[in-house]
Amino acid sequence: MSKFRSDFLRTLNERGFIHQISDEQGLDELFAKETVTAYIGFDPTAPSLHAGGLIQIMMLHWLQATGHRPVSLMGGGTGMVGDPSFKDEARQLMTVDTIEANIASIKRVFSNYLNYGDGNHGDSLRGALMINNAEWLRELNYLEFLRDVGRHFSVNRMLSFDSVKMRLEREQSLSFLEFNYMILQAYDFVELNKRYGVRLQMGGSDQWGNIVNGIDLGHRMGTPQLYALTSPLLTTASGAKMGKTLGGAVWLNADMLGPYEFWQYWRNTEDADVPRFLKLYTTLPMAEIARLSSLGGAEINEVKKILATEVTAMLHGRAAAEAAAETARKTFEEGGLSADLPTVEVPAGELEAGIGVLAVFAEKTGLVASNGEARRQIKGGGLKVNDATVTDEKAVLTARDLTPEGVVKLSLGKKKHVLLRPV
RNA sequence: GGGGGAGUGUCCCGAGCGGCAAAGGGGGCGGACUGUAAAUCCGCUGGCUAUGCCUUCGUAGGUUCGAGUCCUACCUCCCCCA
Repeated sequence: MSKFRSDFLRTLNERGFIHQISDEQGLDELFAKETVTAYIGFDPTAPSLHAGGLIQIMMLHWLQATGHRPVSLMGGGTGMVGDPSFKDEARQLMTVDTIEANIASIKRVFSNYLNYGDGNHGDSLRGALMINNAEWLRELNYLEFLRDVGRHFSVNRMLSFDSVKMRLEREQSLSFLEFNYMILQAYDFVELNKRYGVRLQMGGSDQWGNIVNGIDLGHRMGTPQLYALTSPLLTTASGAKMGKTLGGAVWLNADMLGPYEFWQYWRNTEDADVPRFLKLYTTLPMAEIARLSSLGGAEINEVKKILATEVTAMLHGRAAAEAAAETARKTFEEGGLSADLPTVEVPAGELEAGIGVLAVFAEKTGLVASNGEARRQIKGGGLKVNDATVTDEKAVLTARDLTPEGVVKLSLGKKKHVLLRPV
């Protein structure tokens, strides 16, 4: 029933990664015939990618798993400009230092999903590549670039793209700097083809315009036929943007979001999203996913745990994933406490002297943003100490509140728990 | 260069006759119901050493007992004319 011959496209298709392809047949044939090098660009706007970017990483993963060569392109050059696509205002400009630091930090995640072969620049056809477009973009000569590349672009046409229309229609300014972003991205595609034989660029559906621009530029500059493949825009079943929850973004870097919290994010998936997420974010065989997806009712909770553990295992390793699952089991199913919950340390003397509840929740653990917020949560019955609801905002915690394990368990709502440990 | 319009609670949108901690949404957080789900209902959604004090409506001044609201200059953006 699959319309694709190549392993790669068939896999992507059945797992729901495909939103749009520029030339389905041509690309399918290419994949069936030879080892293809394809890339996805990542902008270094933060020190870590978040869950929203995971789908792109998974596409690269499958690319390699089906025998092709993935390239992750870091936007060290384009990051200096900022992609205006579908944004309603300009981003803050980042300094070169910030960009470089972000790239260094983002890079750490990729090796969990891709095999880079021998060196950091594994040039074997099997090894994934990590490339920074600053390599060629930063040394461009403006006039030469305008004459060689700029002449191929029609402003009339660029203005017609949906990605910039929103800006224009909302009467927000679109600076010339940002307007150039799509030209640089198009140029990247062509440059990657020349340097590494890249034939395909993938990305989120919001990147379609930018990618197609690269294909056009390739035509004009004499590259072989290039291709575009985009993934659907990620929202949860109830329409929320992917990758944000429980107070903040779902970062992939462990130093920004621990495995336990990452696991929790997936555990809390909405019922309606479970089958889709299993296909997109795990590497479980399709038959197994079909079986899991047929479960309903209470059983779906077990499936969610499998989902959470699988996704976490890919990112943080199997051991960390299972530890997270175990921590969750103890915390939620036994109502007990696990030493692996996120922990905050306080000097033992301070606890001896007594710490006000407000200070504990707001300043020590940061579970709530301010004393005022803590007060409100107490009124609403949202704060707990050792599973007992806090009713008095003047209450003081002392060494007597320590559990037999030598900690104090602090909770906000039913899901967020932090341990306070004297040292 | 000339003329007209806009900037509001630092998540977003958005009302706001000179008495305003500032309507209403969305989002977020908490509670109830559940299955750590969704839907629904309820509460909260500037800070603090708290019956009071402080900081907020593009920026800086001014008028006034009192300014988001009036005046001046500046900044940013949009539209029309050149």
